[in-house]
Amino acid sequence: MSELSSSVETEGKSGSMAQDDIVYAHIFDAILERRLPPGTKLNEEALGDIFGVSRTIIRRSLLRLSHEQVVVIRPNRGAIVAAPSVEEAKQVFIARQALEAAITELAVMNATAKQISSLRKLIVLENAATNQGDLGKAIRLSGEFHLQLAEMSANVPLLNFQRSLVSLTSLIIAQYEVGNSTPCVLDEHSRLLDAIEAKDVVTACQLMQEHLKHIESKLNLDGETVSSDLHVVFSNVLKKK
Amino acid sequence: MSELSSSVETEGKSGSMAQDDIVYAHIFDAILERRLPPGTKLNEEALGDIFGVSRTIIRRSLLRLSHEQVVVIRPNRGAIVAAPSVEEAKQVFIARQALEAAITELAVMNATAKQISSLRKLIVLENAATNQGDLGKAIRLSGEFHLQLAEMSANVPLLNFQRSLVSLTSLIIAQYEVGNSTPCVLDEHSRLLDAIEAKDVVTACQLMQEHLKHIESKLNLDGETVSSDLHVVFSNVLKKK
DNA sequence: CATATCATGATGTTATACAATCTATCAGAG
DNA sequence: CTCTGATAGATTGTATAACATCATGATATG
Repeated sequence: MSELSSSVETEGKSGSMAQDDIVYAHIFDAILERRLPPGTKLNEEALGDIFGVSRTIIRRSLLRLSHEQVVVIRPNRGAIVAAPSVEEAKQVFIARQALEAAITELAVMNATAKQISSLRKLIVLENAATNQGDLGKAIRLSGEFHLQLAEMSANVPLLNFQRSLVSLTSLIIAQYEVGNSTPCVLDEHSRLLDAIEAKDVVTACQLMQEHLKHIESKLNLDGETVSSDLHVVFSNVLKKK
Repeated sequence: MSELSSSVETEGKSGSMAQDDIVYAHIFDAILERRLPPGTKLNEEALGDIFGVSRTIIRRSLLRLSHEQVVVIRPNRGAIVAAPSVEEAKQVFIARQALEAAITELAVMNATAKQISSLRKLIVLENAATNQGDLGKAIRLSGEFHLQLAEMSANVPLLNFQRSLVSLTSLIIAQYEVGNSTPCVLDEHSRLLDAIEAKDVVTACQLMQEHLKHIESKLNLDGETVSSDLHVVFSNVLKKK
């Protein structure tokens, strides 16, 4: 439970993580790995007990998560894990297309050898997770790839936005993935990185665009635009009856 | 003090603004209109007294502002109004170029007559503020223009990012504007809106790009890239000696 | 004059309390 | 038996007090 949900401890730079950030990271990871599925109620007191902190800290973490749209806070009714609607999902992909294009371009210009090597290692981990059938971990690592790409852009605002969009994408994939999603994504990341290393902007941007389109196409975002969120959110809970 | 800093009350939709949001909006407006210049310390207890709320609320508002990068919270040292460095300023403009391009494209596709008419009125207000020499108000209204443009894009994530970037841009202008900034921006907004109304994507995107370049060119972002943040922050205070 | 020490003030966090609101249970009406 | 409404319990929103921690500025010391 500790080495697997690694992004919590792999926060890098010294041990300067306040308990604040620790709680945030744990909840965040749990959401991205779908241990907390979309729609899950996040009780403040319960979380406080679990992490051994007061409601104050929990509340701050939830607020931060809600700023990133990963959690939705409903006045007087508490926080739940976000459950993006089909419409919202489409908007996220549109936003990502725009953002990733800019990021890719900047990454080609600014990428260092060290960063590229780090990304190659990440791809290996990602493939391993996929082959082991740990889809939750695979999704998170895939997101990590796009985040590190954003870091290469050397642009703080873009990195922040990317963080939010990547999180949302993970949630969306969790909700709308169709059955046996074979992540053919594998060598797409690899080829993209090749183009970036070769400083081939045009190819890189094109690969990124196709990559995103590919991810979106594997989802079921066309069907029941009619059904409200509830049906999607609780489809996994109401299988009985 | 009440009708001028209008965005606080002009929050639209019913009176569902918690005191939480009220405090947030007041601080936000004060920052964007430069009544709280970059670098200003934001004392929690003092703010609590001013707004008649507890530290709890103030803290939440500051946290939210810090998520939008408008305020910087330094651990154990409190919150200050953000004072973007030259490097950060450049990154903001790069991010805006990317984001506004996407927004403009979407706006051309989705703009309604009502929205365009609303924007025209906004331009009138903006010009009025400029002619009256109320630069703070002019900056805020100009930001409002770009925000409503983002609303026309009908894309929630992009709108959120835009909100953060517009705020930061206002701060940057406040910090780095050179002397007598004649906002030649005036008819640029107008012409941009014309292109959007005419559904001329190419022209609209081009105008937007030039517009942003124009704004950036009016700032002093070339000089002392060497100097740390402090020199920039207090350049207006230390003119003597 | 420089450095070390200490007092003051501000922040970070917890705990507690209570009003407002939501949720769920249950009884009674139809 | 189902639906409706009332009531009790749980949860959230806010305030307040308390305290540990850290930062800053003043004072004292070498």
